[in-house]
Amino acid sequence: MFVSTEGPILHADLDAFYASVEQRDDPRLRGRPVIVGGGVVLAASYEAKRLGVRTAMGGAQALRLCPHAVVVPPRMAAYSAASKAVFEVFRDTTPIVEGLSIDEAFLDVGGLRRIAGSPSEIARRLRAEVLARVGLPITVGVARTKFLAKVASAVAKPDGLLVVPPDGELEFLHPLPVERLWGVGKVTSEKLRSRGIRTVRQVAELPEVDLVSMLGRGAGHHLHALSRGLDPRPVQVGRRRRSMGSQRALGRRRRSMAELDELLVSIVDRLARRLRSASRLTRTVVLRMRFADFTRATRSRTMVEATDHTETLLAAARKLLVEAQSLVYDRGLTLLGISFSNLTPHGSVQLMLPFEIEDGVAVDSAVDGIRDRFGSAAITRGSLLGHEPGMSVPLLPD
DNA sequence: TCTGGGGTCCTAGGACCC
DNA sequence: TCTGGGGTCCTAGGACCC
Repeated sequence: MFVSTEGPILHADLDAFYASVEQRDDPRLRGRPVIVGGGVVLAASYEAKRLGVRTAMGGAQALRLCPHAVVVPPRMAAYSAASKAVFEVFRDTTPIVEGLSIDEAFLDVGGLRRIAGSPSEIARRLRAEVLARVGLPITVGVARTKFLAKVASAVAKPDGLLVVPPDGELEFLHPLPVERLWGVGKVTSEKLRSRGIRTVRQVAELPEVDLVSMLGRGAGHHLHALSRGLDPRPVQVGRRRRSMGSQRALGRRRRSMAELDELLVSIVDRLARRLRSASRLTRTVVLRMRFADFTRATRSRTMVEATDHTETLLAAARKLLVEAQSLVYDRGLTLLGISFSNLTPHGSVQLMLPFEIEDGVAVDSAVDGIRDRFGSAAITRGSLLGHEPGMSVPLLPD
């Protein structure tokens, strides 16, 4: 895995991505409020956002706020093609690109100054290129760290460019509301606000121990650092996905076990195809449920051997669903999903083990031997249990 | 107001091992 | 017979992001 030099970093974020693609492809939609989605708003154009429409809002509410909106069904294939084209522009700018989602990425432009000019010149050119080559507006934030670049682009939206100079970081950051901190959502923001903490400056003035006792070790430490402009995370190229899932909302109508099973079959089948076309194997199957009262539950099982075999995965998924049957009926299932985690590359080694893998000692020495040869993350005890000499064993990504 | 679908990361307890 | 400290893995839940 390649990591960055040492910045500066660009955060490039397409504006109202799905809605902008719709407006690009249909001139009649330009200048008008556009909502992509149906039951729920997947994206809203800035004309609609101005009237209060937000992503993830219920469709009915959105139309009350914005009765003249044009509602269009999503065209995922078009968005994915547009995303590919934009990422090509990113990679023509610098090889160090870390995609965050379909519509945003970090770019490390450190070391490009001599050949490509200052970071703000690079950012200006990037915006112009995306508009010229793909026809979409994009906002770019420029800063010394990932976090500051991301905040900068959020502040500059839509269709903007904002550079945070290294000597103006805290001046820029501290007056902002705590919700601007990456990782502060509804719950954390309420915890902070209930203690009178409303700005990033107030977070920065708090001792780290106070934040940790309020929010937990990870979140407390993270926020403490971010509020002081500290963020050592490098831009990483070639990160692999760690899980892959699919889910479907069911509405409130009760479903029979037979109906649920039919749904499960189609979800697992589709997911297993995705797994194979990505050349990955999975070792953990997770059943995801949501209930009438909007609570959630998951049930999971980790297998000894990684697989991409539909029948094996379906059998595991079915077992989980049967085990969760009483939950399904008592609480009223409103969403069913499956996800695969513990993904491994499609590849395995032929192991020549000199002993039966039965007792713990033999397993551990085998694990040690494999790790010595293939790296520390190459294998786990679980993936070796039950294997015999000469069998193929899947390796984990390094 | 009544909530989709795709992800990431963190925490915490228990089992198991040295 | 009872005991400690450290580590990994699995399971479940939760916060957050786009």
